[in-house]
Amino acid sequence: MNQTEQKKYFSQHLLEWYMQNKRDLPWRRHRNPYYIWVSEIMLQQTRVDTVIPYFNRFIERFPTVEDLADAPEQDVLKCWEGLGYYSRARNLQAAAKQVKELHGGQVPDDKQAVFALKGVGPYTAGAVLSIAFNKPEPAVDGNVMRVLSRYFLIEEDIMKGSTRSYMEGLVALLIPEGRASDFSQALMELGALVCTPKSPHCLTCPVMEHCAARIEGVEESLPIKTKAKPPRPEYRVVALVEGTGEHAGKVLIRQRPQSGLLARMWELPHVQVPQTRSGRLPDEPAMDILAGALPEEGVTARPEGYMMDAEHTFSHIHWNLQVYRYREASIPLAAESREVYMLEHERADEEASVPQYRWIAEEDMALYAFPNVFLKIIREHFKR
DNA sequence: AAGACGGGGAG
DNA sequence: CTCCCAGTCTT
Repeated sequence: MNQTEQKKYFSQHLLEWYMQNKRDLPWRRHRNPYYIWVSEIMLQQTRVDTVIPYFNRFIERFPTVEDLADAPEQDVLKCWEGLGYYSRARNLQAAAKQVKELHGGQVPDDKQAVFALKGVGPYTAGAVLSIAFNKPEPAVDGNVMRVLSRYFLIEEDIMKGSTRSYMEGLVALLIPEGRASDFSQALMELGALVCTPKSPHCLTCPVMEHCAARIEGVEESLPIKTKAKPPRPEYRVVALVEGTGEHAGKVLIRQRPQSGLLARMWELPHVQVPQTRSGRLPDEPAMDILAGALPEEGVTARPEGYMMDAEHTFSHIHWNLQVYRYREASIPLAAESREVYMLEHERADEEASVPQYRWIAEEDMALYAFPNVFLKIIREHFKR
């Protein structure tokens, strides 16, 4: 069998397999470009099973591009809470505004326009164009690179941009005439269900007969991929401040900065502390450092004692959190004067802006988007 | 080209 | 526990 025959065999058998085995997924029930687009953004670095409930809630809350464009950003972040990579949500809404303003609310179907949308790179552009509009554009994600690297025994590092470009050229040759939508999905479906990263299910694979890696017995060692650096540890001391007086029963939260890690999400006040030789900072100095930092949040508070430890791993940082209970000791006048100041000076775009903070009751948690690690701590508090 | 950017699942 | 997953934006 020559190269051309190997390719034809692959496309035909893969497509037949897909038509028999495709999963019933919420975004596959209609060919709505907005649904396809939202699902593809959510599916970046995220498994299908995780995405499904988020997708359903998101579409229920923002049924159209225009609903998304017009929503408060905090509502969008709240819908994304727990999904991670929150710039995806912020970029998706920014892109919805682009689609509303520039394209009358219709997701564009030409390459330049789709690629120009915020948060849409080569993969997502290809996915939207092929899946939603049946255009013969390659959509090369990790699944596709794994499948192709095995079937064609490609030993280039898939972390290199040049490898992805090569794969795009290959996929373009494989797309059957008029079947771009099904073929794009078939390729990724095979990677997700059969040609899995570890112990691939070769015996049920529709193209195993001519899979070069299986024939050579090297399917488990492909694709070739450079390993990521381990996350660097950071130690942080966190305050769970319980309010008194008019804030009785409430907890102090603050909003993160406009950009960077977890941008514009809400969290408990905390400070980074130097790593000691033993790792953990002892409780007394930890509580004191934090008590000294809290006045900058506009409150004075008395330390009450240790509450819990928590850990959270990002792709590049590992947070070790020591959480302490505090009790509000005075009315935060600084807070009110700061709000007046903010109102008087329309300084929304000032970079060194003072963090927003707020007292919230348990039921107010529905109004603010928190990273999972703080959600866990705050729920633990209100459970008490 | 390299680093920033979350969170969950499998073994 | 450890290992694995891997798109886009920024620098």
